Amino acid sequence: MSKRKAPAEDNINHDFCDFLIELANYEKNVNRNIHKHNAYRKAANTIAAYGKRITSGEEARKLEGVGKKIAEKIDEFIHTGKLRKLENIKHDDTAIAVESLTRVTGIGPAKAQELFKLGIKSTKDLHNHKDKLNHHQLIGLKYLEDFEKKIPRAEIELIEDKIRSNINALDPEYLITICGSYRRGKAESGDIDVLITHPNFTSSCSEKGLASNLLKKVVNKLENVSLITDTISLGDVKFMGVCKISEIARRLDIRLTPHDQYNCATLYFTGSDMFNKEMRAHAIQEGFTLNEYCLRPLGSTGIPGEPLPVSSERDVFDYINFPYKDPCQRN
DNA sequence: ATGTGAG
DNA sequence: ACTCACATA
Repeated sequence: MSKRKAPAEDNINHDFCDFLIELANYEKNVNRNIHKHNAYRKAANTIAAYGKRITSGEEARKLEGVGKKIAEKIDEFIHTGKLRKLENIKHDDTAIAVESLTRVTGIGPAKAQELFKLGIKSTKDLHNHKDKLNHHQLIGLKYLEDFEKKIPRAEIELIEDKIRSNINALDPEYLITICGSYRRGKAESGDIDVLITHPNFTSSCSEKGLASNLLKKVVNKLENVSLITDTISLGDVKFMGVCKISEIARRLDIRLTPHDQYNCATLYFTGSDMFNKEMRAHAIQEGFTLNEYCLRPLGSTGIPGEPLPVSSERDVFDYINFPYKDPCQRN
């Protein structure tokens, strides 16, 4: 924790980076130009890492990834406090349509473009063109408003009880953890992210390509008790779908992870994202590599060794000499 | 196989 | 950044 580069919060050129990121997203989502997208992001990153306040386009121009065009934009922003290009985008037909259509889960920038070309410009229009949507997108449209509502903690507690009792009735050897912001103690969450494992399912099983029906059995059970109302997708290890206990439908994800990788998985899926980044960076400092599956030592060559045995989240903190934080402290 | 999308 | 599930080719 000694030396570290400036995190976003104390980035002195914050405002420049913000508009560059906005332009980057516009290029990716509306113009579908990944190269321009990457160019804007690269510029934003080098500017964020630059220690001093930028006072002219000319000064910015010296930085890697900043060319003539971006330098001009920096000058315009310095002089007028805004960008005409960005203002225009706010009134741009395509941009508005893409923003509306991508509210539907399963519709990304590519599908939004396709729909726009057919004259479908908003989620409202979609109701007349359901034949253009796949199963995932139809569910997204059906529950559009519901999925944008936050889930109160008390409701997730009820859902957790129902999941636990039903899975337990199926087989008491399952382990169950609801991760995400709920586990971090938040008062409300965007969705419900459930991790399960079972002693019969280990990493050697999945390495050998041995499928397991452990997840499908769980999903089946939760459908039978009418907790799960829809399935978006269901594979051997990942379920994405919908559950309902109140009047409001909720996004529910369930993933089955190998028993020996369970603690690394709960650590990873509990987040927050910033906490994960910090922890993985610390792991590297200490000569380890950490991901959602395992913790491995890095040899002098930098090649990861065999996964270390992990029997709790705390083990991971201890190995990499990182002060333990309980889930509520990981925000 | 490749692209899309989600997380 | 990386992986899973899916829908196409």
